[in-house]
Amino acid sequence: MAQSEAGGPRGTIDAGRVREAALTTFARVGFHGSSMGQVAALLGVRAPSLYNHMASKDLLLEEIVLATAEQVWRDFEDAVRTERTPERRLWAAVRVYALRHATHPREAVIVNRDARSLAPPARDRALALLRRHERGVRGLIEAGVANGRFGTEHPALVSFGVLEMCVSVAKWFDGGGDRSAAEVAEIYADYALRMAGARD
Amino acid sequence: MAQSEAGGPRGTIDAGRVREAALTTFARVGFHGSSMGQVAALLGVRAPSLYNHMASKDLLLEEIVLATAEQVWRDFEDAVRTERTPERRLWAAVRVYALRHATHPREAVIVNRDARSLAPPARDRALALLRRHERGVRGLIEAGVANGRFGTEHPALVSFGVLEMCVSVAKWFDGGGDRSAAEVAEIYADYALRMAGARD
DNA sequence: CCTACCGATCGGTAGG
DNA sequence: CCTACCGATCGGTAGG
Repeated sequence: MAQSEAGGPRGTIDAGRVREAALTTFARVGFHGSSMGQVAALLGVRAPSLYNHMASKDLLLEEIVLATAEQVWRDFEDAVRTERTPERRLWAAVRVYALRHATHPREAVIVNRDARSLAPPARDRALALLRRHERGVRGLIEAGVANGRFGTEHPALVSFGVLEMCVSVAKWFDGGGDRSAAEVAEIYADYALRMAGARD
Repeated sequence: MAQSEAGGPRGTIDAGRVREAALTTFARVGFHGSSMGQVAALLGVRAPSLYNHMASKDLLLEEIVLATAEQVWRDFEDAVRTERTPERRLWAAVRVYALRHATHPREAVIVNRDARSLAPPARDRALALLRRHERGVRGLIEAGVANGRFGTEHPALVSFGVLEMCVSVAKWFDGGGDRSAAEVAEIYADYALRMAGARD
């Protein structure tokens, strides 16, 4: 057929590959700017064929955003559980958050831009998870202030600024560059401590 | 023309009010997620009426994004011109950038989310201005490293992180809160110096 | 300012 | 997997 040339690899299509193509398309032009035809084109098929592997465009976004938001929260819990002081916990929490933006940039861009486009139940759950994450980070900063290790007078400004700083990684980090994702993540974790006014 | 007199229940509609309504709508649900009907509804009219005051939805976005990007660059130039050292210039440049995000949050959100949706000529110009701004900020950091005032080994990571940190202000700053836009902007300018490794 | 309407495009279904 | 097609919605125009 004449249309099998446009897309990517011709292998078997399944839910995972549809999700993969949606990640790329949604990240590039946004959820509302993407058509299912564009997603299908990445796989070398026509739009209706996608519906053998997924329920709806809305549900595709929902799965991407919720899975990502849940992973962000789990990463945070792991970082806090692994470390013992507010200072080390903040460093670990920011490191893992920045790292995720380097290793999963499409998911990060989509959550940031399109989470509010979800239908209310999923939207509420996603925003609650992200809010919980922000409050968790802020709580670590407040704990560090309480025990005298952090000097900041503005824990909320620090946490908002730190988290958004990590978002930048998803926009410019290139795995092929000369710095690894792990190195970038540690550098940004260091910045978080400086912003919190960590005393040496 | 002939219709601008009648004492209707609503004020007169002009290009400025259309732009104002578009700013609110685009910022809330994104350019591709907004319909001209939603913009019109904010003004209490029907969608076709808007076209007496504007050319197209695309041009509306173009004007918003280009005007904002140009102002960002002018603010930067003014900050650099006013100050004499890399350290003071960086502080002033970040302060004014953060301030703009506090005072013009809708424009900032739209530029961040939808600049890439512009048609190529306008898109190229907008992205060039923003890239120029980022390179300007990075240049100040490099200048401070060169004269020994900044200790960072990663000027690009600092500039990307600092600029994105300022973007956070557009998302949470509330003029009615207890901190003024100017105070928030100065706090974030301080963080920029810390991230750059300013020596005291 | 409005209603009526245009062509285009969208998400999704039917049926093979 | 495809083509054919559905109803809905969109940006924008015509005409008053």
